[in-house]
Amino acid sequence: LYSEKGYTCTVGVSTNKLLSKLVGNLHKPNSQTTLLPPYASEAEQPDNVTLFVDDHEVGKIPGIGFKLAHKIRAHVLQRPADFDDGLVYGGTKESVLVRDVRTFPGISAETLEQVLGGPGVPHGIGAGIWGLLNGCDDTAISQAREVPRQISIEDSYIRLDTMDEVLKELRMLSLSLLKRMHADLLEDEEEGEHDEDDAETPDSDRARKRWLAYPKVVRLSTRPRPPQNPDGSRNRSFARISRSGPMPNFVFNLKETFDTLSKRLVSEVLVPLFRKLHPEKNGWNLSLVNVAATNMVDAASAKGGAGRDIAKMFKRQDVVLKQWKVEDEDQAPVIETDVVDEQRPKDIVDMEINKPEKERVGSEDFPTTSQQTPGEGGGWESEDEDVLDEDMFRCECGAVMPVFAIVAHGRWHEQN
DNA sequence: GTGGGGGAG
DNA sequence: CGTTCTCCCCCAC
Repeated sequence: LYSEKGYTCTVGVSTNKLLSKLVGNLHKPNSQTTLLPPYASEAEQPDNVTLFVDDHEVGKIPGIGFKLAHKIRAHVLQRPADFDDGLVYGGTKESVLVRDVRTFPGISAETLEQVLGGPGVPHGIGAGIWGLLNGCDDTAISQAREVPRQISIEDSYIRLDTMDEVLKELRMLSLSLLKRMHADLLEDEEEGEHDEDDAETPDSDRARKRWLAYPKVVRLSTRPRPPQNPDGSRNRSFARISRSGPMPNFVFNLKETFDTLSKRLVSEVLVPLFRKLHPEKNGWNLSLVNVAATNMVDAASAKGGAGRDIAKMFKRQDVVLKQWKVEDEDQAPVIETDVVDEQRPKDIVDMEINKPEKERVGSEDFPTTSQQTPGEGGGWESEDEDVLDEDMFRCECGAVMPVFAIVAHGRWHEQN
């Protein structure tokens, strides 16, 4: 990576995702660390997995976030939930280590299920957490998706309490969202991807762009500012509320300007959703507003797929749809680390040293297209001669339909 | 499908 | 180290 791209990287090597990630926190920013055997206890000898995991604060274990860590600490410190959520964010905690939890009297997958379980909590969370505390993790490592499940834009506010300002912000957010959709969901059409029998298609109609996926739903979320305490202090609340509705087809129109589209999205969809969210004409005070494009219908990887044939059935804007199956892959397995722990005993981990020529610390996130070209707009429009009714598509067979009927329509063709 | 909770980076 | 902006999965209904 460094010689070819100029990036340093840190790697953790172990027997599962949890352990690899934890051990990868060591020796940043340019080394590889391996958790050495023994992995299991033989006789009286403790295993390196336990030795290694035991020293971590519970909240540092991936999968144990703020809430779960809080419950676990409260259980181990028997009774009093420490004063860690007092003034500011995470606040001070009494540092409960994995060891303290793992060796706590009566602790088990079952007791953890009791302590952590409840309405809304994933079934079997006790067993899952117990596994993590013991260095066990059987979660799969899978390929990253080609398109995200959702795209959202949000902004936070010191104070947002007039409809005027809300409208202005909604327009901003919508504009950004539309640009993101174009940047991340629109792909350049490759010339080589056309078949010969596509020759009758005029060059001008060979779309330069095609959608990789269509979000079916648009969601508006807000975070109302928590009410004042009697003593004037402020409760930290991250609670969001949201309303969602169908994504209008016009947002996929490649010939309208972002400005036109975003204003339409605001007035026709977002404002109604906002009124649903906040029926009161006034009184709300929002600290955050989020607009999201979700429920992605994947149209990607049409190259070489069964969707190729269907693609040619649609004239307008070269919309290419994937076969009638919605992919449901797991999330990206990319292991990145954010915490630099103290050095571990040398007999537990083994380090290969790559001295960095230049010290380089920081995010190594893979940039998305939109991040590479922030705020870029224009040039995406495609010329298109025959326009049906605004939001409709027409199949070769003559049928006219909205965007999301295309998949079902294609299926019908396949069966007939 | 919708709305909310919890978590990661 | 805390905050902000995203994005993900799961659950109840």
